[in-house]
Amino acid sequence: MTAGQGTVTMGDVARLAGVSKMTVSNVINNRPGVSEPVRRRVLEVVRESGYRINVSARTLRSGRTGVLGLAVPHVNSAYFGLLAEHVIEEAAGRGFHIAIEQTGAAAEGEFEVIAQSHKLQFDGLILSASGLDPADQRLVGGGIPMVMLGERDFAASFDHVAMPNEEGTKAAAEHLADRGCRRIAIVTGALGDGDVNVVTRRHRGYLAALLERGLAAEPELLVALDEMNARGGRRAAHRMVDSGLGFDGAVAVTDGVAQGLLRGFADRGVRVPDDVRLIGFDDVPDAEIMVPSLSTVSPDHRWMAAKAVELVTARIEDPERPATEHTAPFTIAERESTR
Amino acid sequence: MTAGQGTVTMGDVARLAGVSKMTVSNVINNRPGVSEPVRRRVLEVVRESGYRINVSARTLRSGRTGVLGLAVPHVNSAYFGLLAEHVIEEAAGRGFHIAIEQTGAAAEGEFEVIAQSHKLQFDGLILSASGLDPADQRLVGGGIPMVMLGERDFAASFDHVAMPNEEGTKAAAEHLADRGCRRIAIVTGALGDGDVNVVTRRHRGYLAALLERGLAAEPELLVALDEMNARGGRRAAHRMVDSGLGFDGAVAVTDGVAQGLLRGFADRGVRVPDDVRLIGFDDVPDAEIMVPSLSTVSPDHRWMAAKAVELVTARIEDPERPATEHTAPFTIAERESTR
DNA sequence: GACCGCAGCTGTATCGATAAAGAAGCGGTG
DNA sequence: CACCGCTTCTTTATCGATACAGCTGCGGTC
Repeated sequence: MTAGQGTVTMGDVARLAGVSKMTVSNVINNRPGVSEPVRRRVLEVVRESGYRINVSARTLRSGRTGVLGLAVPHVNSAYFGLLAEHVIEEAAGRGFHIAIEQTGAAAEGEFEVIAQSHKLQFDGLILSASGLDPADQRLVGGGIPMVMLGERDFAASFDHVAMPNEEGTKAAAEHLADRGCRRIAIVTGALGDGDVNVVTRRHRGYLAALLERGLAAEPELLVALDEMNARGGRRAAHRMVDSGLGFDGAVAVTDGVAQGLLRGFADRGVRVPDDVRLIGFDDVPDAEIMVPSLSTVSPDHRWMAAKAVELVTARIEDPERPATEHTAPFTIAERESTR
Repeated sequence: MTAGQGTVTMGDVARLAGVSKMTVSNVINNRPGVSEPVRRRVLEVVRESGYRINVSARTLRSGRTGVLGLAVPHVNSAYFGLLAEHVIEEAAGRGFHIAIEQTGAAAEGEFEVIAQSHKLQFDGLILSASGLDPADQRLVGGGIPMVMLGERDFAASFDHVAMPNEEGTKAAAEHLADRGCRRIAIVTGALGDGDVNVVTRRHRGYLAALLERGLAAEPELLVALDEMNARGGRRAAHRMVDSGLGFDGAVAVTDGVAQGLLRGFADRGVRVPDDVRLIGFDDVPDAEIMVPSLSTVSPDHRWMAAKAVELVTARIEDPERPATEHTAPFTIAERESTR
């Protein structure tokens, strides 16, 4: 059978098996009230005829698709690739399919996905928000079960799985201090960036660590990125070295940025960890492979994925349940860059 | 309006606007034959009522969803992330949405996606196949417009956008020879791997280059990976050094493997490019950022994405058109690892 | 023997949109 | 004035599956 015409419908199966459509439906969906001989006969015909259920029709009637949307800033990013892989697995365990969408890390893109998620027939949406303003009215209009992933400050209105932004960065900076660093820089997005929440939270954790270790938080040690990725990190490293900024440790806001810093330091002959110790955030798979391998804050990605999927499915079941917030556990992965 | 009950249908809009459903449908779909005042009135009501079209109903009637599936081995992979980003853009330009699926780089996963693509309502499928046997009968049953991406040997039966596997690797090996390398290793998957076609094709290109440059193809210079990724590459590098294999250049089957080799050489104190020159294949974004930056075969990813999308859409329009095959253009990106 | 309960199956309306054919209004024409 | 062609809008019949009420046959009960 080729494509096109030859679509076998449930009615055809019913006719061929000598039963009603409803009986076929009951067999297909494993519902009780069908005798064994009839069930067998129907399944036989289904196989022979090559019948495949029409999902549009089913969805039109039942209202469920079994597809969850996962909206990430960029599919082309180690961190989100990793996350996606875990979410796909977790969702499969609960009988859901994941469709990945890209928002472009902009509030506009995120609203677009929310608005389109009904068009794409999602039963629920896991949104790895970055540009979103939690107060934006457009968030309310969605009317689709939704979980925020990796951001904070949505607690009141949405289910939310947060990264340990503050705690993680605090531990990272303390880790550097424990290795003997005294002038620790933080390389992060500028405020007003798309990733305001992540940026400010992580900065706050850094400050808390300095305070606790009795180190001064000098303003020039806050290095602002022009672009929050490896390219931006590389340029930042050049500026840090060229401007004569004295520092013996650096906390990077993400592993991607840290990778850029490594590259930028290499460009200028600054050795890691001999001259400068460096720590990142995320623990992407590459961190282990980089030269030198990258110490980093390692949130439990699987835990986050599992929690997110658990929360959406729970909300699909009961749209009225109160929103909850959860922060992922983390460890510090110590590697060559801080040894 | 919250979730749940308050679903506004096209009929409601029609009633509120004092026109028929069909007129609303015509307005929604920008079809001609609606006067300006009526059009405005309908759009007004659509806005006020918060009406959103029910895609299942539309799909049930029209048979089109506007969604293309993109099936890749792993979403958690720099190369496929990059590819996906381009495909998403190209598809958007033609009014299609992309849903990304993961096959797990196994033939089973790939069939699963093909089989499920009707369930997920894809109008067409772009399949980045790796484990698939082109002769497998199950391929025929799909009945969905499909394009193979990155593999070869499907010419007869499917539209196909190929990587310049043979040509690219040949150029890569020649590039090393031109830089003075005399004992060039190739690090690649074992035959019988999931990626047989890629592996054999790239190996063939390597052999052709050696032949052309009058270099001997010694068997021990073929290094087989136990895993075709960075981890496997790292282990391979260790073996290459520890076993006393003499070599002054290496062609890696992918950039991911090359990254692992870089790491593995660093572990053993082998310097790139001073002691060994290294070249990869794919030109993932990381290649520029690695330390040292990685020379690599750079296929035109945008071109591939554009071609793939063009081919599926063409096949959706005309399922009977003959299958065609296209090979992506490429350049050699020269960076530090071969300088 | 009339009646009940129940498992197993059927008939029909319905989900929300769209395609195709048909009606209504209107200026122009012989 | 009957008729035409055109635009604008309406009507009716689906698309394929599912929910629900209803029908049937049959063993059991008083």
